[in-house]
Amino acid sequence: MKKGRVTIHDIAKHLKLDSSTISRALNDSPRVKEKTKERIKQVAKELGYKPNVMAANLRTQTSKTIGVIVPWISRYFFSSAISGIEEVAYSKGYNVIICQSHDEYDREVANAYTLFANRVEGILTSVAMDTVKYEHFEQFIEEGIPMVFFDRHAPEVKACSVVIDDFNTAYKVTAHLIKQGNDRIAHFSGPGNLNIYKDRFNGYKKALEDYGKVFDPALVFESRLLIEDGIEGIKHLLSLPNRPDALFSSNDLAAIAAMKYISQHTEFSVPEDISVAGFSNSPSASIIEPGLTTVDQSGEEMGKIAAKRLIDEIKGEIDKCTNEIITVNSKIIVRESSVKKVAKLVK
Amino acid sequence: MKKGRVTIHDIAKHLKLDSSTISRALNDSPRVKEKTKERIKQVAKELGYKPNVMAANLRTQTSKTIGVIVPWISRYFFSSAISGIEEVAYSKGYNVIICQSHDEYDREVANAYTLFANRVEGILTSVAMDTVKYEHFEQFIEEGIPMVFFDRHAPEVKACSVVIDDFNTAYKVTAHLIKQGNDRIAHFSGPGNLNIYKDRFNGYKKALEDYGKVFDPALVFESRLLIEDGIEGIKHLLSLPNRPDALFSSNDLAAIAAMKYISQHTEFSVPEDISVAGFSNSPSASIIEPGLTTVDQSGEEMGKIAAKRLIDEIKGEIDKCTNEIITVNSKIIVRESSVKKVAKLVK
DNA sequence: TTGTAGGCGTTATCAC
DNA sequence: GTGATAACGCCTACAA
Repeated sequence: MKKGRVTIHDIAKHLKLDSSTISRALNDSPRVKEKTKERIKQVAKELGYKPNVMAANLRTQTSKTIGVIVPWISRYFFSSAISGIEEVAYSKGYNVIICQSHDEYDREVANAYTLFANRVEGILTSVAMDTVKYEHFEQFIEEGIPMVFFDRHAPEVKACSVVIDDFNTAYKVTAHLIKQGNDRIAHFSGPGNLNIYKDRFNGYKKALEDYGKVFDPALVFESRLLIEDGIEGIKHLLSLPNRPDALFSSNDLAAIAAMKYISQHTEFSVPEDISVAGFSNSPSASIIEPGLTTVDQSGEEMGKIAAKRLIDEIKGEIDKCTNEIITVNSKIIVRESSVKKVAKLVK
Repeated sequence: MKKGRVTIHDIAKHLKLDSSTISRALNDSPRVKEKTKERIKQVAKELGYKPNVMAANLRTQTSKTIGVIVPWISRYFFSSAISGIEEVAYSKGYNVIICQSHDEYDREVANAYTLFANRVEGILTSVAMDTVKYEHFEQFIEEGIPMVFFDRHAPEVKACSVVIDDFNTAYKVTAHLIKQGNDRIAHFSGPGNLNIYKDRFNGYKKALEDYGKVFDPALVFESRLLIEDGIEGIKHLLSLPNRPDALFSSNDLAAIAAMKYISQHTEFSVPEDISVAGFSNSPSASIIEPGLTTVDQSGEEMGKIAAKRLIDEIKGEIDKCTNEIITVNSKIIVRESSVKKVAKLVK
């Protein structure tokens, strides 16, 4: 079992120097002569030396690793967030360990344990749908390990969150649907324990009120927003005696499932009979016909901002905050699915 | 700086035992009395002890970590492969470090270096489009660190690969297009240095020959298969004096870009004027209208198989193989984009 | 500018 | 069954 077995001691023996000098040279310490540095680096290369970061980390009590817990890696929003996180982390010399909770509480707890055991220096999380208790996060706070939430946050935990303004964005989407002449706007909501869904719901409700529309609880369908939920939801809504003329879904997945169902199994058409808007701007939103009006919530940018913030906290350059909320800009993307008259789009 | 500071020594002091006993107990060694084990575990819990895996790994000369290098995390195929890898790895006690090469050679080399420095016990890779040299992989082979390629493999490297049968699959897709009555079938190919694209191209060509169709090099458009490449490619093909009546694209992204272009900027329609088939069964393939005929190449399953194989090699349960190729089943998904008569689909 | 010595938290190998 | 000791590879006071 020979695993990158060349150590600084081997280099030391080779040059009849001490391993501490080698260590210093390799770390570009000013305390070693340029000439020796060169010799050392030369020999290091010759022998094929590769540093053992585990050993270094153990010694320095760091791990240069940050942990990420997301519900699903393969959801576009999360994979692009991870992409952004990765980008920032590697550029600052941090590795990233990624776990997925599958939106299950138990898995999230297990993930947190794993990350803790690996002595990550910080945690980035978007919490699982099932999560209603937060002790597994508290352990990090207690140990002084920085945490930053992104998108799905947990206000109960004393940590910073990177989010978009869900309330206002939802308000604007709803207002847009109203301005298109819709009266009865339905809403697909997610689990109420997640703030983002609560906020979107509240924004939707407020817009209805402000524009003098009736808020009808029967038009709100709460689910986990999966494909099957979208189908079930739209079936239900269309079967109502007084069916809605528009739908605002809290994610694209359910919105698209509903649109597909409408076009394949009903006589209705989008947007003429029912306008649809989603949330998150997934790639499919621009592929489906008619194009889905949605909210661009750049996962990559949120990931980058969250990672940057986390690393600043790790380095102590920013105080670990208590419940600070960083709001990232979101943008409504209006496409054909919500524009009643087939006119030019407002970009 | 207090980071999970409770160590086995603290537990030892607490119980007036030696740390070695604690270590044994926590690892369920049979060499420690049941009763003491219980006491130790009890105290460990009380003190909030969390093992430091870094220290354990340094001592045991392992890392319980596997490295993954993929071109893009946010591509559906790769994110679902990662999901599968993660699943298997965590169930066997391994962590996963993920890097993305952005399809660039330099980044891939840097990723390999990082993973090496972190003493990963094995590597899973799908190589970058730009990669034509493989020394950065050889270092792992030389050090006896198992590698497994998936999808985009490098036959030059002595490692096992998990792939689908690209040649035959491409052959079948092309045959399907021919059977639908098409004569001039165009092909979007990827960079020739990647085997998967070479194989798909060869399968395409062979099918043309076997079915007595002329192979016209002018109908082959080689690119990196990005959205803009799909647009450029279809523009070019449709401008030919003798335009193709079908298109077989080596990925879905370019196929969908082409379809969108056709419907938005030309008089042609899919599949009547030009049939289209893609590759990989991305989520968008089932969203676009008409549905895109493509190849299901389960990323998740490939990831699982590759990870399982890698871990077996790490554990020494399987010999590190030399160029063995594991072929995973793929399945053609026929949708409307390739069926000339709007009849029932052949499933 | 370089060397010495000790330790990060574990586990493995001896003893007893 | 349990304890003492050394070592994994590296870093860092401190000394020279």
